[in-house]
Amino acid sequence: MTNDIFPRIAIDVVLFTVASEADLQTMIWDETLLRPAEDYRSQSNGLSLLALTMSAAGSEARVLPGGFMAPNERIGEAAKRVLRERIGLDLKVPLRDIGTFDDPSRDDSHRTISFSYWAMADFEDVRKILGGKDRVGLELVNSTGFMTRFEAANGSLEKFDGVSRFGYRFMPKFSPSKRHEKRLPKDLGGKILALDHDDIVFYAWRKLRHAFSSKLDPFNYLGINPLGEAFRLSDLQEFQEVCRGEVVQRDLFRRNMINEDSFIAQTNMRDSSRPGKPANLYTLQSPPSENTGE
Amino acid sequence: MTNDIFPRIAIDVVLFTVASEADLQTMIWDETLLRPAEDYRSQSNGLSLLALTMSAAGSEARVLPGGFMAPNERIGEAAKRVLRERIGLDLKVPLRDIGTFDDPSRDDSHRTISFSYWAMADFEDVRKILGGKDRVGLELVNSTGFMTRFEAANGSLEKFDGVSRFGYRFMPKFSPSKRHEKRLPKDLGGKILALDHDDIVFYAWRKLRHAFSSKLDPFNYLGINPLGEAFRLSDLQEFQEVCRGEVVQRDLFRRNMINEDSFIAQTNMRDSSRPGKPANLYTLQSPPSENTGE
DNA sequence: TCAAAAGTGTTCGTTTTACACCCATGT
DNA sequence: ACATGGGTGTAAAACGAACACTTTTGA
Repeated sequence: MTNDIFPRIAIDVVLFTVASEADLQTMIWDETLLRPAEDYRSQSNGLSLLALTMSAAGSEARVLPGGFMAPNERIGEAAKRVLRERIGLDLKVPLRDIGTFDDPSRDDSHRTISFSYWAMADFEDVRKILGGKDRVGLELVNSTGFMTRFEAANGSLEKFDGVSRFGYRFMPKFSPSKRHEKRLPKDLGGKILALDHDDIVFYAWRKLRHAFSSKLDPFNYLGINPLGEAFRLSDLQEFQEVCRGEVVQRDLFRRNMINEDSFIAQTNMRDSSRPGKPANLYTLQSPPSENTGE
Repeated sequence: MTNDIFPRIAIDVVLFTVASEADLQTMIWDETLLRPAEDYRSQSNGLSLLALTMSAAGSEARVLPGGFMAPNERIGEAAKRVLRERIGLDLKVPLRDIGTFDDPSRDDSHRTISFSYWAMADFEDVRKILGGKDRVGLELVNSTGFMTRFEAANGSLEKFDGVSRFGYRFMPKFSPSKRHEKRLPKDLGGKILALDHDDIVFYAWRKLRHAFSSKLDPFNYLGINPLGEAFRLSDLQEFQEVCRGEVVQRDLFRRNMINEDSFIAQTNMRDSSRPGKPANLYTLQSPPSENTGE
C-alpha cells in the first residue's frame, strides 16, 4: 500500500481566520508566528484576515497545511484528516472546494496534484493550535491597514475587484486589457509561500469573497458566527470589508443591510464600550448551519 | 503499474454544444442519438444546448465520457486524452474545471473520485463523432422550447436563477428557505444520467452560465465562435438565453449590448434571409483566444 | 466644549424594466 | 395589407453614490 506507484493526490487547506489588533496582541505570545513580522511590528493593521501556515519540512519556507490522500478515503474526509493530523484542529465548519492545482514546480519524480479546500475558523479555535514544532502561524492576507496602504500606493480601490496581499484583480474597465486581469504575488515579485501555495490562497480568498456578495447570510455559509450574539453594524462592515478587500461607504452599507429581507435583525441593546455615540446592536436572523453553496 | 492499489481518479467531461432545430434534423442521421427522443419527436425545441453522452459499458444507462487518470500525467492532459480516446475528439478549446465529485454511488470496492471538466465545442465538430459502438449522442440540457414549457408549468422564469433540464435554482427571494435552493433531477424524481453525472452536468452548466454573466466576450472565454463571422443580435440573444436558462427582453438585451465597451461591433452588412425587417449584422471585436477565467 | 463614531435626509445620476410605437421586408 | 421580426422613444422605478447634517456618548 505504497503511495509511490501512482500520481499523488495532495490535499492543501487554506484556513482563514479574522482577528483584531487587540486579539493578536493579547493572544499570541510568540510574535514570530505572525507574518510578515515587520507589518505587525511597525504599523497598525486594524482587523486582519489571516491564513494559517506552517514551516515546510526542514526548511525556512512557509506552506499551507497539507497531506496526501490515503487509500479508500473520501476526499472530504481526507481534508479534515489532514487538518486534524497536521495541525490538530478538529474543524466543525464545512470545508469548501477551491479547485485543483496541477503544480509543475514540485520537484520530485512524481506528478502531484493538489486538491485544495478552504474554510473560515474562529480565531478562538485557531490560536490554540499555533506554534509547536511545525511553527504553525498566521500569514496576513488582508487587513484594514493593508487596504489603506494599498490605496495610498495604488490609487482608489474602486479600480480593483478586491485587493489582498495575495493578489488582486483589476476591474475590467480599468484593466490594461479590458479583462479581469489579475496580479498575484509572483507577478509582483514578492512570493510569500512556497510551491504554488500563493495561488491557492488567492483563489481561496476569491471564493471567500463570494460569501459576502449576495444578500444571503455569509456566516450561515461559512458555518461560523465570528461576531458573537450581538454586534455593531460597523463591526459587520469592517469584517466584510476585510474579507472582500473592498470598502464601502458607511451610510450605503447601513442602508443596504437594513432592508426588507436582511439577514440581520436589530436588538434593543446598545453598546457604549467605544467612543462616540452608542451603537445599536444587531443579531443574525438565523443560526449558522450546514449549507451547500454553488 | 496497476490502478488497483490506490483510490482511482476518474476524469469526467461535460462537452456542451449548441444546435438549432435545423442542424439537428439535417445533420443527425440516427435520431436515437438525440435524447430525450420524445422531446425531439413531438415538440419544437428551437435552439438547443446539449451535452455529449455515451452508453455505459454493457448497459442501457447513459454517462458522460470519462476515464481514469494515468500515472505521471498532468490532469489537464488526462482530460484531453479521455476525450481523444473515448470519443475521438481532439479538442481545440480550453477545458475548464467543474469541481470534484466524491461519488458514493459507484459500487466497486474502490472509492472513486471524479475530477470533472467542461468545455463548449462547435456542433460541426461534435456531430462527426456521434454514433459508434458507444452510441455517442447528445442529451438535451436546455432549449428555447424547454424554457417555454418550463415557464408554462412553473410560472415566471424570474423566480429562478436559471433553469435547465438538469436542474435549477430558486432566486433567494422566491425560495422556500430564502436561500439559493436548488432542485436537481434526482430531487425531481427524474434522473437522467447514471451515477452522479446529473450533478456534474448541473454544476458544469452553472459554470457555463458565468461565461455570459459579465460584460466580457463569452466566446473569448469559451474559445469558440459558434455564431460565425457575422450574426444577428437576436442570434446572440437566443444563444445566450439557452446557455443561461434565462430570458431577457429584446430591447433591453439590445441596449445592453450596444454600449460603450461592448464585445461586439456593428458591420455594414444586413441579413434578409428570414422574415421581417432585415437585421444588422454584428461581429466579435476580438478573435477567440486562450483566456484564463477565475 | 470637543472629538469620535452612529445614524438620517436629501439629492443626483445611472441602470433596470416596462410598454408602446415605428420600420422594412416577403408574401 | 398584413404578418413578422428589427429597432427606437420615453418614462417610471429602483439603485448607487455622494454629501451634509444631526445625535449621543466619553473625555
